[in-house]
Amino acid sequence: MLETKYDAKKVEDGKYQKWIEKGYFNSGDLSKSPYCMVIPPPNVTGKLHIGHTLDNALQDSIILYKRMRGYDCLWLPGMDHAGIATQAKVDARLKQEGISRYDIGREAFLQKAWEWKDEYSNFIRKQWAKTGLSVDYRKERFTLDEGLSKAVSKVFVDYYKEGLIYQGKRVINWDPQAKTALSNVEVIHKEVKGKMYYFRYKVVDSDETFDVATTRPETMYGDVCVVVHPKDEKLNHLIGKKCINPANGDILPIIGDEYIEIGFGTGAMKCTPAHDPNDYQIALRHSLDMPICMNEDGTMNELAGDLKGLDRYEAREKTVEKIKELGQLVKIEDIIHNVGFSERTDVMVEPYLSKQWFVKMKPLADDVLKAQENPNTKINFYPARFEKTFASWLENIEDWCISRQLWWGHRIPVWYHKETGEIYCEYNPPKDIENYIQDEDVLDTWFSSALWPFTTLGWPEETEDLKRYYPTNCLVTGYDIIFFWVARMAVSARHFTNSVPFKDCLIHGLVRDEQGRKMSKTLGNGIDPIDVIDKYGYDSLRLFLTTNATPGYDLNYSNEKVEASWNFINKLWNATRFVLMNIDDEYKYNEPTIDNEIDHWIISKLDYIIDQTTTNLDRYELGIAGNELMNFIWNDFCSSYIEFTKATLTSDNKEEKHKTLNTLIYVLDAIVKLLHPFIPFVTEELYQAIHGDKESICLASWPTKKSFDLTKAKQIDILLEIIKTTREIKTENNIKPSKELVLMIEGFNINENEISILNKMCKLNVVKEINDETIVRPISNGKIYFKMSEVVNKEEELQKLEKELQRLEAEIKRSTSVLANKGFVEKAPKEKVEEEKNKLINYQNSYDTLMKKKKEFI
RNA sequence: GGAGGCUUAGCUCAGUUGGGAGAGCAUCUGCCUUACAAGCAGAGGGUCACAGGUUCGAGUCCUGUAGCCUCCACCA
Repeated sequence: MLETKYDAKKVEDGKYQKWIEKGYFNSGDLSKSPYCMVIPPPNVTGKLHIGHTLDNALQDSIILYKRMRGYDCLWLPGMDHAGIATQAKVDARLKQEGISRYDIGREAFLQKAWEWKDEYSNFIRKQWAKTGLSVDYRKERFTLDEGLSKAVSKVFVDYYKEGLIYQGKRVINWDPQAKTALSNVEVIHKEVKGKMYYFRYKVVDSDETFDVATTRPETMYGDVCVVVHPKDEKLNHLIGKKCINPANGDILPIIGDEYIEIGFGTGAMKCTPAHDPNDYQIALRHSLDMPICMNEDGTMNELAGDLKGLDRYEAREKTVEKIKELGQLVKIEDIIHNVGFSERTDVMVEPYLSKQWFVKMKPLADDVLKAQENPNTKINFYPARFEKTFASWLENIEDWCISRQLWWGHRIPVWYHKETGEIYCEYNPPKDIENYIQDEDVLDTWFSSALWPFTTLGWPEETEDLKRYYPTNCLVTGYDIIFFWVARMAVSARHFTNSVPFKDCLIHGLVRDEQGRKMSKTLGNGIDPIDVIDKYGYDSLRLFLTTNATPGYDLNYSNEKVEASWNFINKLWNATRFVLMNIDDEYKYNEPTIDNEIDHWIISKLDYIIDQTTTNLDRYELGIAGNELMNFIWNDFCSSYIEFTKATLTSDNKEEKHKTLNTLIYVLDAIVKLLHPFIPFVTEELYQAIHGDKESICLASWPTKKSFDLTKAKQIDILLEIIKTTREIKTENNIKPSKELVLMIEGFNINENEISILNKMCKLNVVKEINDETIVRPISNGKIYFKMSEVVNKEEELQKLEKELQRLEAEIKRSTSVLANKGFVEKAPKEKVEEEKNKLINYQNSYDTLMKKKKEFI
């Protein structure tokens, strides 16, 4: 027998281990149709946050549902090596030991990184276990696996040979802390307070001066010229002359270039080709030098003269001071401007000229855009509006800087000949390797993630898994990584597998805190899923997440709502407990025969909810599905049906009682199965409690409809109307619920069982006739009468009658005018017109009934 | 500058193809009724931001306005 309260801890402990041992989540049943998802691989940098919990809960719900629908499901787990992030963590750990990675060298560092990976991947697996992920661990992959690494090399080499990867000197985004290049998407632009410095420049061999503004005076040591617009009438006479760089006294040419906007700022711009992408373009056009004035760590180099070695910010201050002393500081303005920060280290990104590897994205992106135009070759986003986001990024795509100056990652498969410098790019190292040096750099983490859906299935080998499960069916991820990941998967999948990587892509939002703020370390407002699980259990958290998240939108965490989810589970628990405690020794379950109105009623409601849940889950609308399901269970099943059954369950008629139990168990079984994708642990517990002889709900299949004739259920809706009306009357008139009222029914018949139900539900004594003054309440298809003296006094009742008559009059007027509208009668669907006609008849009947009563009173 | 989104009950938010607005929490009233007081029964509370339009009919579709949010790009 179940305990009186739902205890999540007792329910959840040990179940997952059993599921895994039994292999319920293993894929490979060839008799079924395949269904596949790959997990967005978490970084091996730390523990999972509540965003992962949401992402995983959605996926697990979908997979559990599909498994019950009879698919051979492969949910493939794995993790990401997370280049910069992990390397930073390992660096920090080494620092605690008082050493740096340079002290121990590349090989030893990688050894340490692998140790880190083993440690944290175990940690992540433990968290997965706590949240019951129904993944197939036999297929688990890691982005630095041998297989995936080979695939990465192949992709690089193939791209290179096709001319889609090239090496070039460019101004890229440089992270001075991680000391590596970044791609554009790894730069977060933030509005920050800053200063605009205006300096006075002297023209050589002239008394003339002009002003130049900059936000980054420290870059002046890398300036090569000053630029004005050729058509700028105020300044273009300076073109061809020279001026003096106030920071270091260098003589700089003044050139003309149309990049400058006339009238913007001072009209003259300093040009630092190695530290600004636009300046770089100007320098290219004018064949200018591109001197670099900073080191890799953001300190100044020898070009800065005596400022050499200073940090870029210190150098900025010092430079301004120096110019001020020269009397050439015009003014300093406080401004708010956008500055790029490294997504990983949060330090200000430095535009930096360096030699890097790039992927030529344009042709690749065009292939995807073309495929998106065809319904058969496109990725379907849920919600669909993300297709626009996705497409517009691909339309405006720039080349992807893929080389990273790190050690932890896939080493670039390029070797340089020691003497000739000739590039060797092949799947395998050159045979005479002693004559070559391998490129020091590794690839962007996202380069390997971009291949995840097919490399995890064995690509480039033509494996059975790849043939069977690819393209995958669905990918679930947050809108924040559409550019990082989704778009790049689409690109590489299109190019290398000529296919979508996944047919559907379900996008969710961020989990925010209760006030709707983004969770952040600095605010300390993060919700640790483990804390929530310890308090309420995973099922409650998961039910909250899956039924409160609307696709594509952010979700505010709410303790209250997690509690509400717990309450629901407790309700379900107790409903099951109620059913089970009514089972006696002689009872044995049989398929219900359903020969009465009450059973028809609940079965018809169940049929409807099976339909609704199924369609909504197919559309990834877990919230709608879950909420409808919960309402059905709480209201129809618990509040109505279970209460109805109490009449027969407490009677002495064993046969009737057992028949009722059959229906109860039948419905409960369906409910538990429908809920299984939402709350896997407790449904397993209840399923076994209900059946006793069944191995696991993991082997159960999705409920199907009975599809009975539903007209018989109508009677119960009327019964519910009577119950509700009676309760209203009692509450309104301060009559104790336990006091029995006398009721007369006119217009339809009810049977003995229903009479006893009415008595049970709201203490009613149904009689044939009342020989006393009565009040009347119209209900569908009839009227009910209460003995007035027991209920209310005449004056009050008259007032109520008056009010109700007014309301009905208004309704009749409205309904009549709708039906008099030719347009409505002719154009609206027949059912709607019919519905409106019925309404009018009901209103009219009620009106007549009440009017008659009123006359009696007066 | 470009794109997208939001505005619905006191609060947080749902509302699939257009056919008379819902949930959770909060509030008020009454209940230990043989599952559940973390519960039960009832009640109150919304010109669905505003203004137009399409339609027989608009929270839902279109246009505009206001406020807020997000993403992308970015000029020294």
